[in-house]
Amino acid sequence: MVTIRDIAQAAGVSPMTVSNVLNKRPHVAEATREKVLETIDRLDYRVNVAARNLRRGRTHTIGLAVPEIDRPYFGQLAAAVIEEGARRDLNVVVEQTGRSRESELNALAASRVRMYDGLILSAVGLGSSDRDLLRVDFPVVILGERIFQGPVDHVAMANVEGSAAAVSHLIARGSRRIVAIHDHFEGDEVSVSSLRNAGYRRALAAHGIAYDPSLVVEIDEFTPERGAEAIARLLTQGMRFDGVFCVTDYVALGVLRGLADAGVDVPGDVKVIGFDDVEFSKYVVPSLSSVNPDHAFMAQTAVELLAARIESNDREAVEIVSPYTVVGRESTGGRVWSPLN
Amino acid sequence: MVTIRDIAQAAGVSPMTVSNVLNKRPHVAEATREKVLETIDRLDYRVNVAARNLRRGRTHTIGLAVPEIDRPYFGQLAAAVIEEGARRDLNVVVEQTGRSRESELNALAASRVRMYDGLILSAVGLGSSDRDLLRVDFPVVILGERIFQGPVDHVAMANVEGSAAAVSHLIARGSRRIVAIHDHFEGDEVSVSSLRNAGYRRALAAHGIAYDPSLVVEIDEFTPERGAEAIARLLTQGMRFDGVFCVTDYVALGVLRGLADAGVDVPGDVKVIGFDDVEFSKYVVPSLSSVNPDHAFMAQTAVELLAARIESNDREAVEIVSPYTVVGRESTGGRVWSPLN
DNA sequence: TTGTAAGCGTTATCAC
DNA sequence: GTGATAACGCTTACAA
Repeated sequence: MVTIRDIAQAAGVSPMTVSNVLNKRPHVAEATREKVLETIDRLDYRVNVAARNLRRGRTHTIGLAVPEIDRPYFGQLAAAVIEEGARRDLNVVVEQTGRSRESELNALAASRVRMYDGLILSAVGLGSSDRDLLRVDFPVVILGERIFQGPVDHVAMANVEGSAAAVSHLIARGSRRIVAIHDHFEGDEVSVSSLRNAGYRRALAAHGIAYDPSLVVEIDEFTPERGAEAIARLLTQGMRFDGVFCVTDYVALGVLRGLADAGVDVPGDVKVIGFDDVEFSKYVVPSLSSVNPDHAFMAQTAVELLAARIESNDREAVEIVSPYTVVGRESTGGRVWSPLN
Repeated sequence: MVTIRDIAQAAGVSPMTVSNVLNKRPHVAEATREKVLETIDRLDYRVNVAARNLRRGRTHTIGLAVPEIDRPYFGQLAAAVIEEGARRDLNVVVEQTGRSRESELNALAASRVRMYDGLILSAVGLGSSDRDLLRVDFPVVILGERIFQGPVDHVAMANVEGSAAAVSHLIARGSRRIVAIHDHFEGDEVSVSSLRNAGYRRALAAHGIAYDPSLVVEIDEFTPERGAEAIARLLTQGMRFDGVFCVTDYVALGVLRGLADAGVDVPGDVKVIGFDDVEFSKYVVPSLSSVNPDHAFMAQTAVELLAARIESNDREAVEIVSPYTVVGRESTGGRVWSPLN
């Protein structure tokens, strides 16, 4: 392995001068600089990042912990985080927590042990009762859900407002008996589903529609499969409904499938809206209405907050809520997307 | 920052003993071990990974370079690679190359500079003419396409065979005028599209169907949007066809959309098959037939080869081809998927 | 079973 | 403008 000393020796200078050239520091004579660069090139030298990291006390690497990178929403989020990281010269190590509380805590604990300068944690398993566990002496940004008024920076979605807007959109399009598909949540526990359900209730109330608990369906995983099963179950039970609000687009994909299987026309008989506005939603048939939480904004803000926190830790924790928009498509009777316009 | 020396001092032992405890080495008296562990716990010590990396000459981190992590296929691949890496105590840094040849070469060059023990490169932009550039002195595994008979380990898809099987499947279901949607490729250049087109031609030939170049459509990006546009263009031109073979499922998603927009019945009027068998294909309406290249096998094999290559570099380069299966669904008149069975 | 010494490759400091 | 020295925190080799 070629080291900085080899270069120094071959170029007839000191290691320090080589280092100065490598780090583009001023006060290096042009002739020296060129000689060193030429030698570096000739001997095919590469800096040893481990040594540099040790000396500098920075790894220029951040962790990104998501439940599963192969779910469309987290894929899009990761893409944006990696891109923003690259812009700031930060490598991104992706960890998968499988949406369990334990592995999220684990990611948090391990990241200090590991090589990261900081961690972006897309938490879905952690609840507000875990708030104190976040009081870590390590740069962390929580991403995604408005779960914590914790001691740590937080980029949140407007879950309540976005969901209320989605349900209002259904109501405006004529739905009155609206099914909500969530995962399980306990009364006061703050979670994605509890927040989105709060938005659902708020929209119903605002339009004078009574809340009917039998229309709220629980699934145990945010997958299309569970969405399709939930719909099949409702239809088998003979439940009447004319709208469906799904906790995520991925679940909505299965809901559309389940409705199609049963010969239910969307949006004629039932209107459907999701949350996240992932890429495929624009193309499925019928195209899926959704709430767009501005992934790029969230990713950029998260990386920015983390980078700042890495620089200095003397700032109060902030919470930034991403803007959202409701995107109406065919599944709520919206305009047809066409490849030709 | 608490170091191994602080622990040693506080526990009244030498740094070496602490290190031995940390690395679970034998020949440490139980009493000593416990005293050290207690001190580590009390002072909240964490190993400095940068120092360990420097000393050991290993980072336990590998790079994974994919075009875009938010495309379903690469998301699934990355998920499997990260999972397999975790099993072997390897962190995975994800880089996005945006499918350009330059950034793929760049990932290759940078990985030596960086902190990785090795690199898994999901190459789509590199061609066989770049083969010599892969002759790097660094553990690399190429993943995905059978582009190189190069000097480097390679986990490939059965592109030709898989595509031929897909097209044969269309033919068996009654298609005769089969559109193929690819991206641009030059005569002999080996690329995803050229290989999959070779499979297309092989299947036609095997069934005595003449190859009609006007049925082969080029798109410039593997996105649903381009797929939908391509179909819209064909229909506008009055082109007659009864089958579509798409280079990827993601493109096929747009093709289904384009056909639906034009009121073409799938599979009644036109049958459609994709490649990759990504997660959403099972749920779209109609569900999408595809070629499943066993993502898990590919990811596991790639990590395994890379891990072995990191251990010792004295093995010949191998090429391993992933098994594949054709999955028939509604888009080729196959069985209807239902959430209830 | 435990400790000592040396060094991994880089860079901060300060002297020249 | 350049270089000697020491140190970042850990582990290998060897001595006790």
